Amino acid sequence: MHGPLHPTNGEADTHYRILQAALDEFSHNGYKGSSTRVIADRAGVNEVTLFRHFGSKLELLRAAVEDAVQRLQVPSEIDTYLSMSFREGFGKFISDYLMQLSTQSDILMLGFAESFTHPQVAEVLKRFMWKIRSVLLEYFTELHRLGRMREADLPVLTQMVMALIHGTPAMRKRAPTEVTSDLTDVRIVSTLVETVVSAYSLEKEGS
Amino acid sequence: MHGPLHPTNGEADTHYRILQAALDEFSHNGYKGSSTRVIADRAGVNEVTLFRHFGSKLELLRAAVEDAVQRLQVPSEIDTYLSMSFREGFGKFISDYLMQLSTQSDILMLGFAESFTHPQVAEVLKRFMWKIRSVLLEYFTELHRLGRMREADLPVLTQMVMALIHGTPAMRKRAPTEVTSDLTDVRIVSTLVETVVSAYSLEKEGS
DNA sequence: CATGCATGTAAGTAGTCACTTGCGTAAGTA
DNA sequence: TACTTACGCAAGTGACTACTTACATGCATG
Repeated sequence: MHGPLHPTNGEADTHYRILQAALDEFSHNGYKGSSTRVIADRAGVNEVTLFRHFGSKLELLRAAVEDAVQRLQVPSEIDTYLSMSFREGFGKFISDYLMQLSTQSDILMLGFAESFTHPQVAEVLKRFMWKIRSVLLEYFTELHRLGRMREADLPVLTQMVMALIHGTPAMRKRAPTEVTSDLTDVRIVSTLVETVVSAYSLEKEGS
Repeated sequence: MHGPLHPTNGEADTHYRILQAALDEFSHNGYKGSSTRVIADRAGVNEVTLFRHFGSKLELLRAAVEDAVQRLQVPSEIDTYLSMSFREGFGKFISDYLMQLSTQSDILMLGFAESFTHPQVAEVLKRFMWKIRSVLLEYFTELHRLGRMREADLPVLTQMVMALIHGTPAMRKRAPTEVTSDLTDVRIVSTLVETVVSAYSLEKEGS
């Protein structure tokens, strides 16, 4: 109908530039707060071109979120983490995940905010979170099976860890300086790791 | 200028009804997504009356958020929590806090979402979170001073706990059934309590 | 050269938005 | 009765919105 295929032109990046501009605008001003006019301007493109590529504003949002999520690389090989100590492996998992989140935190927060009114966007994000959840749960399960971790309600623990990870960048955005003060994410992450390790590890300490 | 004082009429609840409707609309559809027309309708009031009371849509938002936050009661007497065991006291604190949050979670999530573009709204929320943070930090500090809690980076630990509490309802909203499955907030909270207690308590177990 | 394709330009449509103005009315107060 | 206050109603204003239509341009491939 309004094909995103431009095989003729070497300048196929028009599509991508619009996506990028949409991501920017949407994540800063929300869906209703962004106008196709401004998005097109920021992409250095005529507004008509935007509609030729995406058909509607809503479809543009969906495409932008999908594109962002697709660029996220979820840690999937738990062997890497299992080969380290509980502290090191878990810490690496968390920071790997958090780093992914922070690179795309704008669009994720947008998606979350809009997911209530736009289920199609919510669907994209749900898939992403489910993927991470299953990997983390598998990691915990394996640790426990190997006798390196105490008995615990692993699904709930997994959920808790994810809530914390998602709550961290959200809170930072919300209360930038005063509440967060100089507490960087790094310190929060290391505290989380220490807490979980101290509570559940069955490994003996000391390298 | 456009006074909210109606001393003459016993029906001073017009003001309140508009606030309530605004809260409803804003928290469901966001600021830009809500129209003064609909808000007035839901309040059973003419749109003109809305402007006579609040002057502008933005001022209405500010008033609604402020009103909601004002109704939140922050746990302030840490003695109650200190008189219990670590597990019981901390658990009570968390569930007290979470309960407050959940009663007003709609407006809080709205405020968070809009705080980026509306600093006046952000200010209101920042004050609320700062209050809770200081109480929790004081609770931890006192526990530690009493030798009932291990050495730890208490400000960061406080921050972590708050991030988790705020992340929990947010995640529930975002990924309703699938990711959350049947894991209620209650179970997550109790897992948080168990984890923190297990990691930091110096009290002996058993009643 | 001719065809097709991606884009630009100009103009317009139908709707919504926050917000205003002017006037009428009911009720309470002096 | 005279005045004030709170509200409803009708109408309108100017700006902005997503989205469309019609036409022109330049570039690449056949």
